[in-house]
Amino acid sequence: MGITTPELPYMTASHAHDQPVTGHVTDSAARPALPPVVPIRAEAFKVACSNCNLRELCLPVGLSDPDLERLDELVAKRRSVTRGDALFRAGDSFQSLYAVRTGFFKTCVSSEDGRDQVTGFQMAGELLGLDGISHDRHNCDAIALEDSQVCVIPFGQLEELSRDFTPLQHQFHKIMSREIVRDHGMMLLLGSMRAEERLAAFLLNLTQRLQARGFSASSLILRMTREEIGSYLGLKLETVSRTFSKFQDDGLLEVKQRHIRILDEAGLRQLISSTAC
Amino acid sequence: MGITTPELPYMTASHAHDQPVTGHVTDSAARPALPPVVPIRAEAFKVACSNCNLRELCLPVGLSDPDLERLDELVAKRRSVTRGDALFRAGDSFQSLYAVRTGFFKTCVSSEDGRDQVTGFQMAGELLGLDGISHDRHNCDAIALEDSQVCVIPFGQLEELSRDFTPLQHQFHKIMSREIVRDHGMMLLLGSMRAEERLAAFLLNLTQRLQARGFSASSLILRMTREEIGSYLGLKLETVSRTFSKFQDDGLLEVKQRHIRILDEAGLRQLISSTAC
DNA sequence: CCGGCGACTTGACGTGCATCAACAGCGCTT
DNA sequence: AAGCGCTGTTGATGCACGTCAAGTCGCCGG
Repeated sequence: MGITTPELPYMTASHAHDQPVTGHVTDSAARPALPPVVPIRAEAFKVACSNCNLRELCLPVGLSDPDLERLDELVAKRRSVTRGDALFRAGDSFQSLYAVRTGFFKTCVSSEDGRDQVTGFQMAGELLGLDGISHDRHNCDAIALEDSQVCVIPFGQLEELSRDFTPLQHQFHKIMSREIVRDHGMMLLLGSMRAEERLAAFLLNLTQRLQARGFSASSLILRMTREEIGSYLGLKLETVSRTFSKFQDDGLLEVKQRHIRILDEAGLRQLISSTAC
Repeated sequence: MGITTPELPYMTASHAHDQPVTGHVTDSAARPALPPVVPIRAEAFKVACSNCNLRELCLPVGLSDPDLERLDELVAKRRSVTRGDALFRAGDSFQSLYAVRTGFFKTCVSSEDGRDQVTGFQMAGELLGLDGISHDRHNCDAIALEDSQVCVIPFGQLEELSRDFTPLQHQFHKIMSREIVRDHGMMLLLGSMRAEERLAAFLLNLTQRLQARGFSASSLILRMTREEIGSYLGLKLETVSRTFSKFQDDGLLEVKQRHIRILDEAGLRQLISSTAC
């Protein structure tokens, strides 16, 4: 049993490779009070992992300060993506991984017959593009849900650097593995949970990741529509909406459009573990 | 669009890293006629990738013959697992990856509240244990569904060797990425397909992998129970059973317990792509 | 050969979620 | 400020799949 964490695999998986939703133009009013990530003026700093305030959450996790400087040669470029635009699309040639610096993304795969599925939401510090390695082409779309900025990590160079830089190599392998673990958690969720359980797990996962970035654990702003949440959770948007309403009626949440306040976290957690039936 | 293959991501994902179900003791009668993997007497050969007949499907994919010999130093041990036993369990300390040599496995994750979910079925040539890298502990159970044999790949040594052996490094990254792509395909399946579509996709995926190992494309023996299929596909065993019966009534399959013959592959394929509604 | 057990099948019934549809709220544009 | 479109809410209805239950088949051990 050892490692099995006290949470669902689904939640366990993500707490380490996630990042903050930046307070952004669209609704900066609701920014939480905690003093986490200091707001960064766009190009104020040199592009460098060694002085990035996301280094505890991103690729550099676990690297010592001197080691860190070796990473700086790798991450030479940033790229801005405006809300609604794609960072990459399925079929694009794969050259680089991307680390979210600010903003928020969704990734989605689609089948030829037009079905599509949101496979994840990424916030600051999280890596995008891992699925592209397998066939040298991206396999999903990465769409910015708010104006965002990413660090460009040329994959060839990452492989090269990680060849003579063991801690980086190991860290990178862990990140890929973590994504696999996360995906298995999602399969568990999609394969065996009911709507309420799915939404509860989703919310707890989100707040946990936000909290790791210094935001409030109880109040958040959803960056995505009900439909995107539904796609992610294998539900229809009406069901997502109804379930939000039910949670509100039950006193678990306060829901005002995309503003969510968690009133009873323990209640949500209980919803997941006690299969109720 | 470029890369999007003509198949569902779900199926696309797996055709490259899969391997043959060995004709094994339990029901050797039904072994297909094609001359694929020559039956290997257990310890007849030196343990070595360079003369392994799975090298086209396993870790060594794409390595040249001389390169291959470098792998031999890595894979020093084999391990046998009898049907029903675990190769590893969630919580076990993670030391090695395993490549299936003969036999058939399932992997399953479980949550504290007792739910569990089959996350994959692995046949010869496929790697087990990738999820263990993230936390130095295995995150799922790997159970042999028939008497099996695996090659033990000490992970520390794999990382070491891949440091000064670029093609291996790259190949390993591709394998991990492929697993991620496969998982995203499963999320699509679990999130948006109906029972018939799920089962059709499952069968097509299985036969494709078997075919890559030299087995018949139209006739197969299931190594797992209806319940395990159901868990994998997010369905109850009764639904799996009913759907098999329906496919038989519709002339798509011939089903005799675990013996399946595919009568109309195109029909199955069509079932998946034409959302019917 | 018989009894027992696990895997599978099939039917009857219930329900969780999808579907269809109407409408309200908010933000954008003009 | 008016008008439009997108997002979200809520109700009525239907269906796919789950649940419960009975029964069959094949396998194993005695």
